[in-house]
Amino acid sequence: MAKRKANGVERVYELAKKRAMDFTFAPGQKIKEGELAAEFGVSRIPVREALNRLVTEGFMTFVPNKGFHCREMDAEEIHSLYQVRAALEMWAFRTTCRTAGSSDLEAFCDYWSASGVTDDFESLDIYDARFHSAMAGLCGNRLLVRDLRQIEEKILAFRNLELNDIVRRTRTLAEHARIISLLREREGEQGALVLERHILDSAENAIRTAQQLFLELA
Amino acid sequence: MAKRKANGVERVYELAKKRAMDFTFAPGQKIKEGELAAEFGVSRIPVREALNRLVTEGFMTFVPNKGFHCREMDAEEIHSLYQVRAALEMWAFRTTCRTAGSSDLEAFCDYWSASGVTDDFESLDIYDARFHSAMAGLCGNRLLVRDLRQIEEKILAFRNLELNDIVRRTRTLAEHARIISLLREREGEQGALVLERHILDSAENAIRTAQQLFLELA
DNA sequence: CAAGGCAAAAGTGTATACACATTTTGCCAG
DNA sequence: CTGGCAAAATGTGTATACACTTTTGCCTTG
Repeated sequence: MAKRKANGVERVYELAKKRAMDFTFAPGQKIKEGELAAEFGVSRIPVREALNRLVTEGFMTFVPNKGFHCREMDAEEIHSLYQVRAALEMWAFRTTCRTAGSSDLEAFCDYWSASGVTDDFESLDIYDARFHSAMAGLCGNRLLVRDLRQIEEKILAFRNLELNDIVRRTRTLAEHARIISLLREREGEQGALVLERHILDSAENAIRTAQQLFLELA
Repeated sequence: MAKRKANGVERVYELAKKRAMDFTFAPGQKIKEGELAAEFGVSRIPVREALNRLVTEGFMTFVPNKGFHCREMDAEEIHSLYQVRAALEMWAFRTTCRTAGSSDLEAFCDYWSASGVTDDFESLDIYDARFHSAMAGLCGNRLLVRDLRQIEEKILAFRNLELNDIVRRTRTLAEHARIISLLREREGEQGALVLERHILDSAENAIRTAQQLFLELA
């Protein structure tokens, strides 16, 4: 009996992506098409399609005749991701300071000055991610925001534990406050530098978190 | 008669990518799997795989049950691409100024000061692209360089005519010279600003070229 | 003539089948 | 035991087949 139509690719894609994001697939692990297909109750074709998408998004690698493997992730790569993130957010910040409309800018600053972490957000992670994403969005470049989100997905696994202690928490909030005030005054250059330090600091934490995570997996 | 094995996906991928890059596929054009399959002498499976890769690289769009379409490309999108490029190159430049080893930096500056356009390069386009790519590479972040190359591929079609007149040509070379000298003196901030203007100026040209190109296609 | 609708045509979605490639297994010689 | 080779097992590569969806175009009806 042939299974009737369902959008299998999308389903497989989401599930496999989740596993790649949180390293339910261990780094470097071989992914067997047949296994996933059986598990998700589809044939290998949609599985391959889903995995292919994940390859070009950077979650998988693929070698002809050898198949798919989950991404490896070492300190250098995490560093690189955070650096690209910094580059994009810094440019966005500077550009926003130069060109954003006052009402948009004020609305952003007011909202993020007022809102506390615990008020509307599940965790400090999500709070932080939304803050950065929203701020980058002010520059009006959708492609840039999309690229940032893709980076975000790749480093998400290392952020979960990144902001959990009270010291880092208050420091993060203080830095956000400083960034907001520089944004309000349209201090593009100085704000960008603060932002860079803020991001690259969190890269260090992410690398520590990653090493801990991979230790657990081994 | 079933065709024997060959790495069809790769072949289809390269060919289709070329067509998407230079808009042999018109913007927005529907891509029929069957047609391409017949044309390339393979079945639809490798075609779909290739097209899927092109989707996540931004050359195609895909809607379930409706299929693949070549990317649209308007002025805003070209602008966005150049802005992201500027963001990445500026960060790379600043970082290189701060952290690059003197020997690497000197070697780069010497080489690119000395080499003329016509000497070793086919065209000013390629010269320009290589210059920017090599300079970005000095920062040591491979992911960033890879992202830049992907952007480069997307805007390549609009660069071909971008640098063809003598005025723009000499101006481009003069700007490169200025950037090199700022790099040599490790003037990160100022160099980044010159670089930004240099890139965003060429964005304007690219947009004009694109409009002309799309007019021809219509 | 326009609008709606129905059937045929064209196109996508995926299961299955089988050819080719790689990896594993297990046997034998040293 | 151990290294190496050949055969079996496992896995990838893609053609084909068919179910399902969208599009097309003709015909009907207001």
